[in-house]
Amino acid sequence: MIEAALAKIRLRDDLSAEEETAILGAIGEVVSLPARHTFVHRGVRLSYSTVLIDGMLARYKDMADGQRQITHVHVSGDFPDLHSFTLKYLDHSLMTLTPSRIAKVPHARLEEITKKMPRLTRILWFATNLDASIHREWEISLGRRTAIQRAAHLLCELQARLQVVGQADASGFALPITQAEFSECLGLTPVHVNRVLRDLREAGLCEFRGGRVSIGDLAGLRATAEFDPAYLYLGRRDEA
Amino acid sequence: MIEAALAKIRLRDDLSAEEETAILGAIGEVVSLPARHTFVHRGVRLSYSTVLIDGMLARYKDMADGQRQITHVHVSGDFPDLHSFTLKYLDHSLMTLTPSRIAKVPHARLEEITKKMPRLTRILWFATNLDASIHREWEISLGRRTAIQRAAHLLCELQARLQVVGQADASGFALPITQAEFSECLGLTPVHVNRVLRDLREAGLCEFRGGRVSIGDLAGLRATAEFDPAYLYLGRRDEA
DNA sequence: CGCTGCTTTGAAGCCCTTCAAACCAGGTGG
DNA sequence: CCACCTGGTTTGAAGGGCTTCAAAGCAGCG
Repeated sequence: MIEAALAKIRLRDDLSAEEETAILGAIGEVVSLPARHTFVHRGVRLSYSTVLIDGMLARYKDMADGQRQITHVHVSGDFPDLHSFTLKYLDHSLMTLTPSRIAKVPHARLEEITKKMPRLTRILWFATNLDASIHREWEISLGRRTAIQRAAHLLCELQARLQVVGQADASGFALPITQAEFSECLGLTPVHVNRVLRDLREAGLCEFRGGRVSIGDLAGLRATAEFDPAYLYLGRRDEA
Repeated sequence: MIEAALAKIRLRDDLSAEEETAILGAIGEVVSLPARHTFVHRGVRLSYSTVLIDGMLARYKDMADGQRQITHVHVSGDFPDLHSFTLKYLDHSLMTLTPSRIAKVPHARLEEITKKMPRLTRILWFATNLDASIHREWEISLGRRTAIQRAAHLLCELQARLQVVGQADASGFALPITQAEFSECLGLTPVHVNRVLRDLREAGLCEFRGGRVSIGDLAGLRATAEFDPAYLYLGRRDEA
């Protein structure tokens, strides 16, 4: 059920049988959610975190003027609000982009893990630090990259992260969100994102259509984005 | 010596004598660094983290075209690369903005803490999650706020964070960096930042001059920035 | 006293936004 | 089975915020 999460951990660290049991034992109720549903509201005290079993989520903040900025996109196997274990409440909200299933992980169980399993604790800590690394890369995009580079970079990131959980290959992946939602990740208007996607299409790099990204030239897409996957820490932790 | 770091922890959590001893025992060599010196290079494997005793640091990434984006500014008492404990190498570099003193904290000591002191481990984990929260708020600035709002927001953030360690009050704080460096935080050109600072000055909100920020109207500055300090998690962890 | 690095100002240009409307696909009901 | 509606996509035209390029101003220092 949470194979994706385990696969993601095993990519970087071995998991002992005991640690795997602890993770499985920490999993509580599973909930199915429709698309575009906010299920964690900023500022609300939380007593459990969640694992995303399948679907796609967004961390976002609303602005006073009604604008919205998505600060992170989550894919299967992510722990979208693991950080609420230490933060107690979140500075942002969490919504589904697509229909999703999430599993609840009570903070009490996480606390037990921190008391008994330091290695697993560090693996979980790593997961939140990886999120932070992705936040930093988005800062680079938002601060310095042009519109076309931002769009290309996010598509490269999603391709790389989805590939880890077997939901993407070099030819593309499912991305059943609207251009408006995509633009909320990039700090751009939907209108301009539409033009940029046309440019990427006409350059033969990739096509975002009908809820799917079809990549014509992954190397070219990565080159225009200046994409370097180092910030995703895809290598094993012990030899990094 | 690391009073600032302890003060920052105590703001949110109590520290037992044992925990304080563990922190002090983890501190190793202290190093003094000149301004504008990169002492952690991206991609290099690290065996220790650092605590910033005094001074100001920046996390940054260089772009292919020579541009630079600062993704985080650190003040006294911060653990600027605590996340290298789980990440092993960093996706970004770390430089001094001002002359600084840092203390090295070997990862081996941190590992001992994770084995023996789950509560202190969670406090350290929190520190890295707070950094991530600040990264998210910078994404909001870079993605959605206007130039004047970005500048005002960063000044508000620094005021609030420096106040915690006794280096700022409502009337201002020392900020001995150049406008060019400030602009590298904001994703703007130095020229435009200069104009924006003039606007803030002429509005009577604040003045950034001679390495010092003098705040004329903190409430007004916060209003123009739409600054909400919730993301800084300044309250106690047990009652949040 | 002139060098150096930072700040400030001006003018022109461009990337992206804003506003507006047409287009298109899928679903619903007559 | 087509008319209609709705939400998303696409295109056009005008405008604005920020960048770029250029140069002057200014303070600290050898």
